[in-house]
Amino acid sequence: MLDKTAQNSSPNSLASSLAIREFADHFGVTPRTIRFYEAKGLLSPSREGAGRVFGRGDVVRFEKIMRAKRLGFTLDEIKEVLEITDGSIYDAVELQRRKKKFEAGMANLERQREDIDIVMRDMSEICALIAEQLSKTAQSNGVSHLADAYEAKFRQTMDDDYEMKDDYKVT
Amino acid sequence: MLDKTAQNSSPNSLASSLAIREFADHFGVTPRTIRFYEAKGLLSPSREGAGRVFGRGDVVRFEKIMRAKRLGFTLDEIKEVLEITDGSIYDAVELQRRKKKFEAGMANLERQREDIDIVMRDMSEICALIAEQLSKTAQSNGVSHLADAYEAKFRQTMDDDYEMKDDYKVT
DNA sequence: TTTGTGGTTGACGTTAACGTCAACGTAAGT
DNA sequence: ACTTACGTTGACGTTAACGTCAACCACAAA
Repeated sequence: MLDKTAQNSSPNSLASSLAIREFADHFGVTPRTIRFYEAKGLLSPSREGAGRVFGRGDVVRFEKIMRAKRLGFTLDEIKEVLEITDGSIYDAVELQRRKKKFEAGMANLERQREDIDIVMRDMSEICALIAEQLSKTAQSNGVSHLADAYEAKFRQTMDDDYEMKDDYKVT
Repeated sequence: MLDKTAQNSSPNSLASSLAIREFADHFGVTPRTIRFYEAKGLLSPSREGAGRVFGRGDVVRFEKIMRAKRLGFTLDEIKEVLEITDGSIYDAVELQRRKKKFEAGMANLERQREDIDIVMRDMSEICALIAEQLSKTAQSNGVSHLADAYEAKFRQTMDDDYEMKDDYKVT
């Protein structure tokens, strides 16, 4: 509805401003989600009468928001970050507080990366076992207990993981 | 309560079996959470009368569960995985279905890793800016708008990111 | 015997992040 | 003038993952 007939100045067929539906579709969410985020103070698109109009800045902003959300940050946490880069925080004490949270958050991301490595390995191994099982089943129709295969293959690994936890005290 | 006085066979002071409180504390969760997970079918500790008794297997299992949870998997998703390695799935069609989900999940983890890289960069940069701002404020008490600094430093980067999205179509 | 201490099972409350629905406005096409 | 498409603001419903609370049992120390 916005800039539909008008030629867009941008070389790529990218509208300079988007209606809520286009904006939402672009990110694979619903308009409801967008309104919700605005109500929360995470977005503040300009208005054209009652309607919302989303520009480049909103797109960039929402990309960051989605990225953080995929990593498990809550909307409130994301808001705290945005408030900083928006420059709405002037209190030094509050800035310190948020910096602490930043550092904690980054430490979490580091751990998360390790978690990903571990889970990826696990999953691909399990995936291989499934494939193996599937081919067997297809050939012989014999149910050769997948759990047993898993056990046999990973019992040692599991024990190793387990023993690495130094004496039950480490979280 | 379990094995409190008895000498443990394990060389490290690790109890071979744990009561629910010890088990929960070890993972930094509440007993309620543990019971909830059992009700969901994710854990099945042995019983001693009415009381739950958690062994090594339960610890290993719950470690995996927590790891997956930290990465954003839902309990139902985790359960689907555990059911496979438990060998409770015999249907080939169902196995195929779950293998698909596995592959999708792994692709997600890959993207998540990229997200982490990006967010980590963003956060450490913002963190540096906060530090800078804090030192300024401490010295001059002059409020030199953090948002401006952020804008100046990253406007170009943001635009680059934005243009990389090939023609608004890529999710 | 009372008083903890630590466990049990319901049952209901809570929070985040939306979904869904109703009632309404508005601008465009026929 | 009517319909269709798209937008708006409430208001209430929903789901996951627990928290909280009540009422109970079992065992050990004082």
